[in-house]
Amino acid sequence: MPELPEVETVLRELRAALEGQTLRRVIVRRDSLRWPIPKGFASRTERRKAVSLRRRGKYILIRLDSDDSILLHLGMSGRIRIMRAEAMDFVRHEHVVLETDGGLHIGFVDPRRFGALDLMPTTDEDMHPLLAKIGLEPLGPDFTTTRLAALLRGRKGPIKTVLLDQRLIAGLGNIYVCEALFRAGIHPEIRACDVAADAVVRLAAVIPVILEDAIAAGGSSLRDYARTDGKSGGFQDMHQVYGREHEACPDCPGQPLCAGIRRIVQAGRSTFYCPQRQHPAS
DNA sequence: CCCGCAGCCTGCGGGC
DNA sequence: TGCCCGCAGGCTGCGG
Repeated sequence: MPELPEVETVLRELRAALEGQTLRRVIVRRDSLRWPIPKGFASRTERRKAVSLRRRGKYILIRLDSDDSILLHLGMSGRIRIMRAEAMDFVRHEHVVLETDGGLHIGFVDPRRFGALDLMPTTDEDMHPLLAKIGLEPLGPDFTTTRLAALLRGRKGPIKTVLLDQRLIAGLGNIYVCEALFRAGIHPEIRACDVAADAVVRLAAVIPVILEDAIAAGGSSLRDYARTDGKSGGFQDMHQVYGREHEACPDCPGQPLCAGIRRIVQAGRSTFYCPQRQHPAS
């Protein structure tokens, strides 16, 4: 899905459109995504004002001036589409639409329907079952080498799959884990507990930098993800290994020993890496 | 507790 | 051209 940088990009655009606005109309066109959308979603949100918006991992929270907050997750293929409301056109798979007093149409489009939309009391946002167990924010002040090292300690699973575990770190997905391991020079199949101390230092440094760079580029558009105006993000052009099987590694150009970028499957997902730069012994 | 895997959905591109 | 297969950025729930 949209990973942290894509969700953050959507959050910022959504905030510009929605913060301080009253929802003059809410249309639920399909009442079930990954889970059912709560009964009365429209009536509980209509005529409410969106007070503030924030992100937690890959989730977006919209706080209303009632005691409710909207929880939004884009799943694999979800996107937000913002336009002037006058046109009143819907696209395929546009399941929910929020219309603001300012005259904007904010649609949630999700072909695969792995996304989620829920409503909960604002006072216990972080107790929501989907949020309660998620881990460290990689762009937060607590994301340090020490904390990362503590998370990896004792974990026997491959570093690739451990970094994807949202209960440990919130927001990384397949693309950014591959890219971070490449930049840190860590082999994806090394057990998390075996990653050398200096490699953990590099990893802790590189993760926030990649995420910030990706946010600055508006995220990575591969197939479904788009910004709220329908335009693509720009970070896919900066991917060094993701989706680049058989290409030369950008880090070892012309080196005869570099066999190019490899694709392997770990826990059912593709991993891309350079066997030369990401050597198990480093 | 930890791990791996199937399943949830639709759409797309490649191979035949 | 059409069909079938594999693949896709996530997450949960099950089994071992």
